Amino acid sequence: MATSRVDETSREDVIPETPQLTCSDCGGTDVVRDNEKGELICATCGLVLSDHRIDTGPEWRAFTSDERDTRARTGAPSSYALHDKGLSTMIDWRDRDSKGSAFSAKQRAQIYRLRKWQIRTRVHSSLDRNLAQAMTEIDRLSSQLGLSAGLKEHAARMYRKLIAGRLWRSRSIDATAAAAVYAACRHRGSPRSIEEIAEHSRESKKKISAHYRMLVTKLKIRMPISSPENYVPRFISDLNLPMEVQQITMEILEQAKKVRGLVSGRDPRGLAAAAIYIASIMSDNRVTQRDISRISGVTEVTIRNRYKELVSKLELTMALYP
DNA sequence: AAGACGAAAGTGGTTGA
DNA sequence: TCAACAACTTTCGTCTT
Repeated sequence: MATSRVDETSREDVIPETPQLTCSDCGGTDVVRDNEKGELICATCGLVLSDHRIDTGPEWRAFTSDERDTRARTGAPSSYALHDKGLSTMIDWRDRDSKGSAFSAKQRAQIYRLRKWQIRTRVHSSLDRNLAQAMTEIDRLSSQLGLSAGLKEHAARMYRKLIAGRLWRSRSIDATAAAAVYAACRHRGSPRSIEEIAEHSRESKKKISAHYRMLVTKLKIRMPISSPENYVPRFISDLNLPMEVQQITMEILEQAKKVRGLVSGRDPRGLAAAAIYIASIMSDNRVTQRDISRISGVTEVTIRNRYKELVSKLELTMALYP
């Protein structure tokens, strides 16, 4: 058998290099990736270049070539997002042995029994059937929402924890999967609202939020309260506003947090939207309330109410920013 | 004519008796 | 379980740019 010698340098190709990217807005070449949120961000002006990135790299890191050699392996990575973590064995359906010759009748019968039991134990236990369906759903939601592999794994792990503890009988799999995705996003501070998730789910917003509340209590997770700041970069980018606006928006929100009753109990998206509206006027990059409303998913009326509140309570002057 | 404004009525979720 | 309640939405007429 002829073997071709593998050139040492070709190993470098195992880990693909990120192609050089330039910012479409300011032309800067310093583009950083936020794998957690699946976003590509220009370090110069802060423009989000792409928020639906797929992380194509391996899930481990290697710093030296030795390390890379020892960590290299074949097969797909083990993943919580597959119902069997991608680790179970398959018995081939062909009645042939490893050399390709046919089985005897006795062997065939034996293999048939093995196959039958393998299938029964692997996917056909009710728990695994449940997981298999849930993982497909989590996978589907994650890709439609453009979530990173890390977030998807996080959601998958939460789902497993629920099922493993038998804390979760006779509940909608789709709603629980959606709840796990929402919980993962919130836990990692990556901004997705329940509405956005419900849009891609078969279940209603109401059902998903009910399942989410159960999930949080059952798993005893402490959720960081979602803050308006988390939504700002995405909204700013969707509205094609410059970095300047984001800075002013953040300053406004910073101030707002100091005033009692201005932030708590309010829809964080409405607050983010209102602050962006004010900042857009102050920096002379005016956008309409309707546009912000469309991007943020809150109504113009709410944006108006929040922005009136912010202006009066913070004693902001709507004059152009110095 | 588009955008901003605000009143009024309706909706769904939370809270506390 | 039910009523009270706050936040938010929908709708619509009016004012401003």
